[in-house]
Amino acid sequence: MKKFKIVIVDDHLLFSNSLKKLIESFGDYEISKQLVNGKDFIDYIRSEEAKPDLVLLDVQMPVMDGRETMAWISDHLPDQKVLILSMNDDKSSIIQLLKLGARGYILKDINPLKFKEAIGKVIHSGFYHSEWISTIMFEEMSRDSNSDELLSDKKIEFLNKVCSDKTYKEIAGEMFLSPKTIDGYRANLFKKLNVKSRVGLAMYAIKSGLIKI
Amino acid sequence: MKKFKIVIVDDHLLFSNSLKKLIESFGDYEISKQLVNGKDFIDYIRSEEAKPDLVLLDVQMPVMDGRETMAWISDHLPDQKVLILSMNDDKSSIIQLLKLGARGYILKDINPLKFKEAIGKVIHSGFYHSEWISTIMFEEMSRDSNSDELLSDKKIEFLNKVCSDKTYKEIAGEMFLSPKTIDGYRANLFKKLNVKSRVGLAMYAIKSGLIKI
DNA sequence: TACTGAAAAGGGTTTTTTCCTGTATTAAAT
DNA sequence: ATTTAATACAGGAAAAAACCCTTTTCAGTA
Repeated sequence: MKKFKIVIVDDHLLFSNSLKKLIESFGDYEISKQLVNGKDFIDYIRSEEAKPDLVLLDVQMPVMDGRETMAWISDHLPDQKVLILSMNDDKSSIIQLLKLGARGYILKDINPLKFKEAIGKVIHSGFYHSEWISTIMFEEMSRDSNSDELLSDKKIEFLNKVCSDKTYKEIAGEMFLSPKTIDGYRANLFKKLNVKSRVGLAMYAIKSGLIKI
Repeated sequence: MKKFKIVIVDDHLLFSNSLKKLIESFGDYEISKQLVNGKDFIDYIRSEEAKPDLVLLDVQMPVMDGRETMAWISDHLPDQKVLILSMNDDKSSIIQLLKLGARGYILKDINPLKFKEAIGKVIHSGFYHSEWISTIMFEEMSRDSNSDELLSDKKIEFLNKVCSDKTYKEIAGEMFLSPKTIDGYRANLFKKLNVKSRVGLAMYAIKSGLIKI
């Protein structure tokens, strides 16, 4: 019987290789390739005619992270099944990736049995949603769908600079904008992300994985 | 031939279980127990007469993290061999744990062969220091040993509160100290950690693993 | 005992952040 | 064609953060 092909994209080699052992011990699957970031994954997938049955995608990675990679997959391989492997359970990050077409989102502290179930579900039924993911999706749906627009590139750039020693005036200079415009970004994000200070903003940016440190 | 006993302390069950498979594939070792935080580890080790040959200890964990756990081990089981498994390569975090008696410090993006070598070295030679760790230790030694005092509990508590929406006045209230004292902590830490703003402080605290988010 | 160093606190000032309320421009939606 | 929405920007003011420099207290120790 032919085994299902799985590709792992994760920069933590120890985790990636360990996970390979675990998955192989399940019996039905084989790890056809391991990559350390989205860039390598794209290079690999372009050079292969046989697509994997499942991609296990880490969120936090250097060079090209899970979100960017998922966006590329969504554009170029919309039918590719992808299961997100993440360390944090931040809502907006989850929503973002699911909107980009990820078939499931699991935390790294999941137990191996559940994990095996998740892989099977995605490969055979097309998706896997744990109870808490369903809850989060439901909450998201039943909200007054305003906060679901993702942040613009400029705001992401701003958020990155917020997480530093720079003053707003310096940030404005670097972004070729008026300090008053920057103040507008700030106020806008405070409201949208429900925080009351620059530190709160920085914490949100990090927790949500919107910016990498 | 009797196998060496290894205990894994890591809250990411998927990683922990995968790692178990990897280590068992090496042949010489067996995983005698897996725990998800320092608290559970202590409970376990107290109930066992046979100590493990090696403890693989994660740094970032809920309830009781790697630093706290290492401190306990240092007090109660000074001869216990511990290999730190971390995600970040922050200097002060490394120095801290090595001072507490950890026998090695490896990053989770290590490749499995190196990892196998590290385990072997710690069990048979008592320690494992990769080249870059040695470099860091050397730099640390050759510094004008002033900044090596670890931060006090009060300062750690303060750092935790810095990473929030709270104002310094509110922080002072929560810590039953005068805002002026808090201002002193702030100035002190700015100098010691070489930052110029509260955000910089928060970023440092997170990067170094001093506080968990 | 007198000295030293760290923690806690206060007075006062400057800079930065935060919060208002507005306006002009442009692009998209109705 | 007109409303709506997002972006870029301003003036002004209050709050918070950051930076001075000084004092008290207290524990360890030379």
